[in-house]
Amino acid sequence: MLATIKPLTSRKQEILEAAQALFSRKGYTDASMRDLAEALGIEPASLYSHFKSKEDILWEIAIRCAKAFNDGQEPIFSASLTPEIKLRNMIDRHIELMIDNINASAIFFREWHHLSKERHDDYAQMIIDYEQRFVQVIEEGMKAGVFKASVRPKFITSALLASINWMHKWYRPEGSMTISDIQQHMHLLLLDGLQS
Amino acid sequence: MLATIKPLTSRKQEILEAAQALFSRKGYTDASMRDLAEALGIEPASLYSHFKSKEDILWEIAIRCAKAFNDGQEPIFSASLTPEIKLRNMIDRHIELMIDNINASAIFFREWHHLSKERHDDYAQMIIDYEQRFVQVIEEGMKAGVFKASVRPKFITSALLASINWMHKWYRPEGSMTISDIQQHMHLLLLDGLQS
DNA sequence: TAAATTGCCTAACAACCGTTAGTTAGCAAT
DNA sequence: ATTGCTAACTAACGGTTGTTAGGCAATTTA
Repeated sequence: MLATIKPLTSRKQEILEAAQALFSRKGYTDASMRDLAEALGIEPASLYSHFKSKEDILWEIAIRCAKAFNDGQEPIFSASLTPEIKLRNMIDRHIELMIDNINASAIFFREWHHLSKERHDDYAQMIIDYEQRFVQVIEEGMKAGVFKASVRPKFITSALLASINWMHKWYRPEGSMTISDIQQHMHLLLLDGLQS
Repeated sequence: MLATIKPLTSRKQEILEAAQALFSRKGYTDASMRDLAEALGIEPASLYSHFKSKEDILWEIAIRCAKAFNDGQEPIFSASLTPEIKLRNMIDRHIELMIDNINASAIFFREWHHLSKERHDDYAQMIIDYEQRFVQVIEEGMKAGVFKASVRPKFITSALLASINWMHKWYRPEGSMTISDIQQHMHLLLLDGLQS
């Protein structure tokens, strides 16, 4: 062990990144192990030196992505902020994470029903927890009177996250909207309201 | 031809409905022709007495759904109404159509990339046209000053429809929200804004 | 230096896929 | 009575799928 830190299983990382791009583009089922191997320039069977199964690849992508979103959300949720600012920051962070991991996010939101029952259940719980923190902040805001009293926080959370998550369909890094543009527009639509 | 009107190819309709439920639940690729046949209590090969291919079934579902959405939108778009009311009505109609065809809608929004190139292009154009009418109404509203001047109509349309279309993931007819509840909440979030 | 591990390879298997060929029973119209 | 159509059937085809067995060269570890 010398000057350079060993890039822990960097090949594994390469496979995960290729798989993210492929699963995101074609969908989990339609992306075959042969497709993935070809994208990496190796034989299909070689993938099994790094992963036990195709589903394990999906699981690794999913769990990393779930962790990134949870870790990103946690400090904001735990901070001492008004519900209004907190929600705003949580939305901003969610958008940032979407953009940073646009391929993984597409999988994160569309492909997890391919996981085995047990993993599926674990995963669903993580998503419920993640969304529940939005629900909680909205409830706080309602009590504090900064959000309208007539809303159903769960409904709002679903609709709000659906808007943001749909980004994976149209966002392109080379497109005309910067992160900040997107964040501002989401605030405008989802918090301030479209009407002037 | 007697008292009863011949139920024009009613078997075909049965297959389409079973296919809608199946494709919606498992996704197009993961739902096999054998699955579909089993759901109908017939042999896989028998499906080919009614449809030339699996893709033809998807196409028929997709095109019917596209037609329903376009036909539903047209009279509202063409009516003499203020942009604000028009947008409100278009949202309401979209929600109604989602609920009336919740399975088909799921396919409508998720599965059309499985169509052949030519059909895919036709279909994409219909969706672009459908969305464009939202864009146009929002532009009118901006000019009239009833919507905020700083928005990008295309962005708003995407985010707005994403919110509504996500319904296919959580809506249950036996659930606690009526159509009217859903419509009101969408207005609140998307038009009036969450903040009080 | 010897041993073990890693990362790839070739070859193949069983399962499943959409689809076709060919047939048949039942029914309606000529 | 014959014809033709509809909607189903049985059987099977060629292709693709995820995966495994077994081997081999290079690298790392003891």
